[in-house]
Amino acid sequence: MERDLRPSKLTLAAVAAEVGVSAPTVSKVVNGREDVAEATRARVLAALQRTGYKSPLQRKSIPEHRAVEVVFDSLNSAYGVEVLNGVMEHAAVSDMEVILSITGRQAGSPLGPEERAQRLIDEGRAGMIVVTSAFGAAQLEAFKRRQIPIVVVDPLNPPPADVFSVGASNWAGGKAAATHLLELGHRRIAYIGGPSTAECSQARLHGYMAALMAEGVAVDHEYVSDGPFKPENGVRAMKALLALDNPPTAIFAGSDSIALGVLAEARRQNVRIPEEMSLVGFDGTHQAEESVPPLTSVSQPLQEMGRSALSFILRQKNGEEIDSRRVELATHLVVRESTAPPRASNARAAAAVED
Amino acid sequence: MERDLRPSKLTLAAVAAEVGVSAPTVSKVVNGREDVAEATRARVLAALQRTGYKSPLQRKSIPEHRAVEVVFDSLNSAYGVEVLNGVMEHAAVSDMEVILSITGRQAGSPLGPEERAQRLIDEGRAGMIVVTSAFGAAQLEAFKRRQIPIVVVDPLNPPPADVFSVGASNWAGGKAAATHLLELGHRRIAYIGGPSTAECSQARLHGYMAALMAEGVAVDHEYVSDGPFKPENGVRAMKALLALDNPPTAIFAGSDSIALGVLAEARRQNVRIPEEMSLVGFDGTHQAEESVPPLTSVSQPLQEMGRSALSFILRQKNGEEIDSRRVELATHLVVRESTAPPRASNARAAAAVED
DNA sequence: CTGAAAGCGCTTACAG
DNA sequence: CTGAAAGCGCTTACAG
Repeated sequence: MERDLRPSKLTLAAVAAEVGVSAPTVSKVVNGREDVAEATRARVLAALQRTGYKSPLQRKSIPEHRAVEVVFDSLNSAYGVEVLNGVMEHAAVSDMEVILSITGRQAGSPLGPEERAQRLIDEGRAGMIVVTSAFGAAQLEAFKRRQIPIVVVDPLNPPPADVFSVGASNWAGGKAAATHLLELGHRRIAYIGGPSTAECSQARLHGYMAALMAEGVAVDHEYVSDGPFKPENGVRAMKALLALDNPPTAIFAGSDSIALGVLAEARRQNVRIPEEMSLVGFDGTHQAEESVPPLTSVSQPLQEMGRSALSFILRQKNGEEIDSRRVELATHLVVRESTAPPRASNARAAAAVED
Repeated sequence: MERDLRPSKLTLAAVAAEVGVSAPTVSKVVNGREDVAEATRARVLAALQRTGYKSPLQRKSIPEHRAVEVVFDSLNSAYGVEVLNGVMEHAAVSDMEVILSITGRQAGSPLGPEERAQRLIDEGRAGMIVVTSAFGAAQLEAFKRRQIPIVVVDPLNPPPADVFSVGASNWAGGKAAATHLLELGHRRIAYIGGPSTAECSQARLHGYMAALMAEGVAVDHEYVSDGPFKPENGVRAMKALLALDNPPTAIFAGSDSIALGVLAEARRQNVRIPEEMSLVGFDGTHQAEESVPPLTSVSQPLQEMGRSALSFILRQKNGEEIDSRRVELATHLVVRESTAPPRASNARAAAAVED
């Protein structure tokens, strides 16, 4: 009796035969087990993809990848809400549902990487958008092994090279902010950064430094500090800057919420903005627009970043060839009312320029 | 060898043993085959029910009713984000998932009431939390007919009597705000309300009026206006109030975002807050805390409202007897830096009068 | 209508 | 890291 070489039934064993491995090996790959050589895993994954094999569960399960999960550290930052808005907008267009998840808020037993990844599969998610630094390499690895499309938005720590990510041109933004202040005539410009370990904060700092250096302005280390992306950090840094013998005439804050802290401390010390101190923020959230005075800020296309993240997921899911694993969207400076030329009569500023 | 009568693994075979039939017979019942005697089927069904047997597929597929849908008009208000935070918190505790939905953003064909309700059932949602006024009686009716638990949060329009709702003590909050201003010595107190049709805004207005009347202060109609819960409304009203022959010395704004508009216009016209004008907001969002100056505001327990809404859903789902269809949580006044006694010689008001 | 027997497809445990 | 063998839980085919 002739053996049918192209099995009509697409079983796990059939895939195994096709690849030339045993059924258990394919089973391991399908279930994301770790004890499979990378080369073997790759060949099996290719065959699974090519044949379109679905486990009995996948064949029967109802939810057909119509939902993405979005994970945030918290929803207390305007930043996160804007990104979420972008995701929601694209979800509406592409008829997807959005499941919201906040890290550190899991019930009783916090899920480990493997469980979390497995749950995502079991519940038929199309993928996951990560807007948190709480996901380490182990977590990302578990997703990758199970072929769950995943996109990291503006990662605080650089993600593994093969993980998709969406960000903004932080370096160019930092440069634009400092250039704006230089063009207004400022020379003593401080930078209040976010966490020194955060890629985005580093890039902003270096953009700022590049602008100063291009103008031949030395970077004064007393003018540069870092800390969390929070108002308290702005308050702290502003206090320190105002206590200097030769305080700056302008401040570039690494985020709008840091800038808000600067604003509050300026008011407490009766330093008028922009008359006595210019201030530029970063992010371009609504907060910047609505503050008093409205904040000049480097706007990140946060909604666009959210949209791109979901679009990335959808393209991965559809098996599209994706040339670049990183999308970097443009930032642009929005000039509002918190920046002005340094006062001519600002004796200390004048002295500094004349040096 | 003794047979274990209480099998540790709840397999189909175990159920078969319990009933005293073979595994194939139970299999047939589970799969709805016809070739089973009615009496046998009944006994098997009873055992399935009693033991709670689930097929491997059922065990793995999405646990039914593990997700609630939350619907917002938009995510652009701090108000909505706070409520969402509360929902998320309770969801984590009760191991539910949250599906986020923004009205007016549905794909191509906007769903009608019936389709929307049916879809919710088809996708196995536990219920829906509505934080939008976009759901009319028809929509609520469609949900009710299908017995989908639904809760309306702080409805702008009073919902049908039999719909569950969660709100805050708006009247008491309005009274507290006005009383605070009266106690500081103000007598000319304006109210800038939200939409006149909104229940919550009306309640705040009447609380304000009650406080004034209790002190024997007449309500000046020139001092009362309404509009949307947006900064623009605050700007508009503030302009009008400052143009009066006898402007107020204090303003009670119907929401923090209205108050933010007042603040911006005050700054533009060089009216210092609180020195020349006291200002009280409503909502107690982060915006109020972070504004310059920090805003005295009537705080609503927005997170608590979110938590309560989900709790309501869960109780309905569990078939609990619920005595009250309305939960009203307490508001409380948080005094910050935007209120102060009126100046003994209110120079500016005097000047305005003298013009 | 019932169930012993065979079978199916996947997974597990473990020897190499 | 791999896969032969055993096992698991369910289903199918069919004799009675």
